[in-house]
Amino acid sequence: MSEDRRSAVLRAIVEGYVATSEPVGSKALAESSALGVSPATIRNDMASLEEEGLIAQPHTSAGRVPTDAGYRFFVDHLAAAALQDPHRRAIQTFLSDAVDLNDVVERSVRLLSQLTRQVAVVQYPSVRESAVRRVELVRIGTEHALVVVVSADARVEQSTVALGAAVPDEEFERAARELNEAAVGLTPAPLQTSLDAWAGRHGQVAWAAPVADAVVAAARGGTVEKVVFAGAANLARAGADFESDAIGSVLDALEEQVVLLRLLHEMTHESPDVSVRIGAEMNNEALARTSIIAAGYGPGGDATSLLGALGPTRMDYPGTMAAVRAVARYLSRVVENE
Amino acid sequence: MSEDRRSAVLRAIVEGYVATSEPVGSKALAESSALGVSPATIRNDMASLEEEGLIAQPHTSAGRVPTDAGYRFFVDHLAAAALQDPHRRAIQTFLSDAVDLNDVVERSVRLLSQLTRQVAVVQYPSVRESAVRRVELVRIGTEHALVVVVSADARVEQSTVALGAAVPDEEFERAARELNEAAVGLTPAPLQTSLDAWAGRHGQVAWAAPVADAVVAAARGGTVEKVVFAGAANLARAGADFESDAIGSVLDALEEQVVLLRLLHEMTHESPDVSVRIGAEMNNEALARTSIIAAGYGPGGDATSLLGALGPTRMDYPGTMAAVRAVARYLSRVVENE
DNA sequence: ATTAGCACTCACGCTTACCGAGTGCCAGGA
DNA sequence: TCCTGGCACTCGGTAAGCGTGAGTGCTAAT
Repeated sequence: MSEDRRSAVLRAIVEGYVATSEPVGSKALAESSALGVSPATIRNDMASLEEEGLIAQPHTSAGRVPTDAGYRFFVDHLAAAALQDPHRRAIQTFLSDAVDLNDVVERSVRLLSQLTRQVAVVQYPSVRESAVRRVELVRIGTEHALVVVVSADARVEQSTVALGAAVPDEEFERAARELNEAAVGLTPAPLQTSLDAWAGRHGQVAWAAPVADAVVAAARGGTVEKVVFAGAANLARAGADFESDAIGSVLDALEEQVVLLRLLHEMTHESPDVSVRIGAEMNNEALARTSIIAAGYGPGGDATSLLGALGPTRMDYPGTMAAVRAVARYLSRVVENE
Repeated sequence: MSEDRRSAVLRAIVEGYVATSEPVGSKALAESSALGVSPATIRNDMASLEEEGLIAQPHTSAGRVPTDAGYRFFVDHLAAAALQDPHRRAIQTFLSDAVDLNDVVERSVRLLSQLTRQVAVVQYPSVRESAVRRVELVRIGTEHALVVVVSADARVEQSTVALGAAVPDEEFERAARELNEAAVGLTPAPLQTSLDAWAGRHGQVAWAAPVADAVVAAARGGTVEKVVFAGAANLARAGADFESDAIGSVLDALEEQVVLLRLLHEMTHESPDVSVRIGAEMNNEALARTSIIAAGYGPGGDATSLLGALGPTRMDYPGTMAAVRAVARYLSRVVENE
């Protein structure tokens, strides 16, 4: 019983099941796939594959279905697919004429969800460091201020800080002016010291420190991690793979950004390339019947942000992996040039 | 055959069907509701209600179910519900400690989706007019510029304009300085004329006009209308009301912001209070089995923006209407104070 | 190690039958 | 004129019975 034929059988089972969504039996497999052996032989192989926990049968007189472990083996050892050419072109045209950062992210999710026919997830790029171009302080009510930082690389970050007390107008204006003098043109590292000094000079006013912190944080990059998704409809269309109740749970998990972000983080730390979580590996009740394929992206080859595709465990792994990888690469390049 | 008893029967049918999701029959209705008449009488009333097209029976030997027209009558003449007290408190606590505009909107959708157990939709407030506080021009690449406008009421708007050609640095800087001089402190009306004049003085450079337009547009209010939604999971949970395929179409329609926005607009022009679209009234294939309840909100009582809840036609209209109305009112107040 | 043969299992689809909720209609009563 | 009790009728839903066929595991032969 040769090792590679067993692999071939597993591969055929995975591919067959993914394609038809029906358990695949020994006979059909012997005919369709070019293994050149009889059904009986395949049955023997199946028996050992089942013993190893890679496949299972839903009920006695049905064909075999891959288990989570089976998909895992498939992904680790058997999956390989080139990106389809029309897809490559689609990525080019879709992303090339995006202008603004929001636009890029927005287009990316949509694109990825269309390419994979899954739910696509894209985290906003946690931007690289760059110099401050202008800081704007705007009052909100009496005790809050809006801090707007425009950076040299055309980002606009805003955040709100509590002043702690009412601040006289002229004091506020003067602080804003001096803050600009102290901040403009600096990258985060010197900015930190410069603003610490500034806050020190304004030691008498309690709100100087929080404002300084806000400016530095804004210059450093995004304040909150945020992730957008698209293509939720694809989940519903996967119909047979979920009972309709389960779809609800999955959607809940998606709206609960926290879960997703934690998961994505864990994943990109595991592998520099695309990485895959299958079914139970999600460690999440609601997502136990789904898989996610994720990749990091970012300027200069360091994967600072994340994107991915999520769908039923019965998904086209090679194709999805190729699409995710391609979009991640292309997005890296776009982010770099911005 | 008294007119008001027939209404009572319709009301009972609607309420019963909404509660149980099963067609309601004459017998059950005679027992549960306090009409004090026999099943036979109710059957007569049902017959005329059916003739008027307000109710229908799914098949011969089943109870009755409201039609779209039936729900419409119910909503127009029979619905009345006070906001539940715990709900009122929830609104207070949920929205009161929001700080930032994004935060407010985000909290609102979540809140509304929880209160109504439907998909909640909230449009970003199209802000009122206010004076320009500062205009920032930032280059992107060689032929684009980012226009950032900070307004006196603490909004930050950004948009990108094409310059049409490479612009020398010093020309760019000078334009930015003069642009600020021409714009700062002005509300949109005078801003328009001031910037037209400015663009005129810079008539020789082709990009002055588009930049001026961008600034005015930014000062006028949001550039793009944007709507966020939450609680998509509630759709899936409504299970029996949709075949799982239809859920997909609805989700698609939701991600397609355009459809939703047009719909919401039409609605708030119809009525100053909450307004309701039921089933076929949506004029949209994908949403034919859903209803939406929407209300406008905005500062000073003028409903400049929209929010609503969308769910299956078989929904709790009075409760949802109350929740939508309450959130809209409260949100108006919050927006006003910002 | 592979294969052919064979007995066995069991989900699925089809038909049949039954039940009961719900109806429409009619005739009698307030 | 309006309401009610009675009655025959319809028909969806469920359960039971049955045949079919795909798929299996095992054994013996190659």
